[in-house]
Amino acid sequence: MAAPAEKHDVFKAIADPTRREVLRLLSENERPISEITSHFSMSRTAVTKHLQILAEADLISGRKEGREKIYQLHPEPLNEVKQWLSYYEKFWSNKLSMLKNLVEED
Amino acid sequence: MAAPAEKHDVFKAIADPTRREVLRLLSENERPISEITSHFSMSRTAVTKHLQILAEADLISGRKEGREKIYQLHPEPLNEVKQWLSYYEKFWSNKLSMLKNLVEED
DNA sequence: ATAATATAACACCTTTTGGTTTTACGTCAA
DNA sequence: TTGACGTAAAACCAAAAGGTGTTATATTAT
Repeated sequence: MAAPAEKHDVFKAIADPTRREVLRLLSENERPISEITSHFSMSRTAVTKHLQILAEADLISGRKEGREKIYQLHPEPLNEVKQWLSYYEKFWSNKLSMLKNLVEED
Repeated sequence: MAAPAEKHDVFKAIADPTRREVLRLLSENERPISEITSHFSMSRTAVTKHLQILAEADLISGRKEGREKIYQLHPEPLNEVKQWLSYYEKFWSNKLSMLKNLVEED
């Protein structure tokens, strides 16, 4: 039970450059919406929508502190992308993946 | 010069589940459009559009062979995603990234 | 109490996405 | 050469994405 409601998957969430930049900002520090908005040339309303999409993918969460809402990063869902990617590593030449294949095969 | 025309970035390309499934199919074998289409419950035209988006991100390419167009995987652009992800690995606990941090810090 | 601040909630608009159907064009086989 | 096959191209459509501005609500400072 308790369906996780994950309306937006992480792949869609990171598809947008603005949202990737938000993640980078929050990787430095948790920040209130107004401060996040100040880094972009779009309205606070637009930024809020991006924040909601990121939150629905569980990549960030916000807590209310006084009149501010402070968002922080939760990078764990990126693990899904990492795992998806790992499948393809064996298809492009790369020192690390070649090493891995050497170990895994045989 | 010779601007690479990369109209669709790889993040957008992999955001769609259908396109990720196409990549998986092509990782097994190069395939003509009709065969790719047979794996989905949508029109060939729709699949072709997904193929174009993947091709614009340089993730696949198609060659014409007789009356068929055969697509094959080129996973190299996924490296951009891998590199982007690697920045965030230090933020979630993971045995490998913990080891890496141990080596890098101090 | 009042005014400024920070966010939330709406209503609205435009562009892109993801899909359809229809028509046309090469290619191959009979 | 006639027809079937595989694709390409175009017109069209609904819904989602990405943005705007306005209004409302809660909180803090004066």
